[in-house]
Amino acid sequence: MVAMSWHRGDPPGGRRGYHHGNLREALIEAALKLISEKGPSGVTFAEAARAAGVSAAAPYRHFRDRDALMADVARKGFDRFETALRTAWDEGRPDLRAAFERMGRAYLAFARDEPAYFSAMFESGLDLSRYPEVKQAGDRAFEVLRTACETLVAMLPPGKRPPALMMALHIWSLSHGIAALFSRGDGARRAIPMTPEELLEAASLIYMQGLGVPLGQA
Amino acid sequence: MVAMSWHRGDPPGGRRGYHHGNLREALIEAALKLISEKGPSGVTFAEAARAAGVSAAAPYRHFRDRDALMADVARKGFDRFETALRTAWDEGRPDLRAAFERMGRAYLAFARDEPAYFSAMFESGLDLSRYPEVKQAGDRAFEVLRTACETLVAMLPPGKRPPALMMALHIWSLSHGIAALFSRGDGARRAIPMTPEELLEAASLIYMQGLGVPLGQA
DNA sequence: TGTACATCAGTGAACGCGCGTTCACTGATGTAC
DNA sequence: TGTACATCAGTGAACGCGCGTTCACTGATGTAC
Repeated sequence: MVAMSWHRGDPPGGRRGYHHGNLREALIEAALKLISEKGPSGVTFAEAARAAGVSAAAPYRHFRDRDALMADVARKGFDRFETALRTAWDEGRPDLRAAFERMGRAYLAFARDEPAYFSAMFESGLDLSRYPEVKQAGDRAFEVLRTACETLVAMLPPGKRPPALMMALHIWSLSHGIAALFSRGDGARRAIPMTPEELLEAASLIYMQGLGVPLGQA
Repeated sequence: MVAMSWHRGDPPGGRRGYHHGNLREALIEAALKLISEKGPSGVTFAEAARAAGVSAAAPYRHFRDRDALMADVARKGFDRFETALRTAWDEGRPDLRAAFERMGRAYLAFARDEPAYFSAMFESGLDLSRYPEVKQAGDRAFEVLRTACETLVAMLPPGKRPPALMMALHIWSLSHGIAALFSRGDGARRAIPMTPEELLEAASLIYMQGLGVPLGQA
């Protein structure tokens, strides 16, 4: 959790002055909180400003409009998502099987632990073509998965190599489907008689088996 | 497409009278159109009423509030979805492989051709626990997939039978992930160098292969 | 060290707007007799 | 066949509310000299 700046009447070590000091970050935090409470459509400029303890006009110094704020939240979410995936992958150490499993768990953990970011990234209805920096941040996160698949494919005998891009898209779709349907931390989650992690791990093993990937020895 | 009732100044064969005659359906149609244009959060009671050519107070005769309208749209969407899946499955005729492939295509086709319903069903942020009839309609659609998996599993030798529920959840997640990321008919779709149908079919074949399901002869 | 000044973040008042919601009402329809 | 009546769907006016947005402003900060 990012440290929030102080507010009016909430002065840990000094009163809130005329300038907020960190309003941009505070607005993003406020947006995340509002997404958690009311969904992406519950985010308004006015309420974000109120939550940050500033006047309704203040946000205009930092964001063009509400969508620009949401886009920044989504971009930041993708950055964190990329970091989470990259850390989990850890360049395939100690072996690819363990690394892939960690990455899958990281995907689900993100959807569960950061439902607000997840929602902003995938369900806020942002037009990606209008916010290329969001799309690029998403692409960078996907690149982690793609690189992992390329590493795995390169270890297979030349005649048995599936296309790494396809493989990455399959794993992404599967992870995303499970995350969206069963792992999100809000009221739209559906109940199943197993954990999302178990569901994803079983599917991954079956999928790898189908590809002829010898994960046990990779 | 459901036939809409006539509007003010739009009288094919008779003037719009004091009573609308089919306002409930017209409001649902209006909601779908608004979802297509502005996303689920763009649906307001007032604008739906305007689109249907009635006063702002009229919708209250048919729906408790905006969420009740959205819930009815989602419920109707799940009903149509169930029908589409059931028709595609066709009780496994002429063979399971063809039936499964048709069902997968039907899933993607629904997301592509009915993005408004899809959005209402999966992305409107409805609290399923508050609208049990929506959840039940969704469960009925899932049952089609589950029954299909049970049929398939029953044809395997007793020692090689995976749990049908797990299998159904895997296929659902995969289909849903592909549909949500790549097949939806709006601005949030991501571009890939193949069709969603090809992506899903390849993944399904690999998955079935991994399960040891002899789909070629099923 | 002090002063003048430029810059900039946030203020607060104002405005128009559309939404949600209520209300007594009224026009249309169906039915009992 | 007609009439009286009950029912109900839709009206239109009204209200409060919160949001988006603009504006001249003002307090704080940093810097040139």
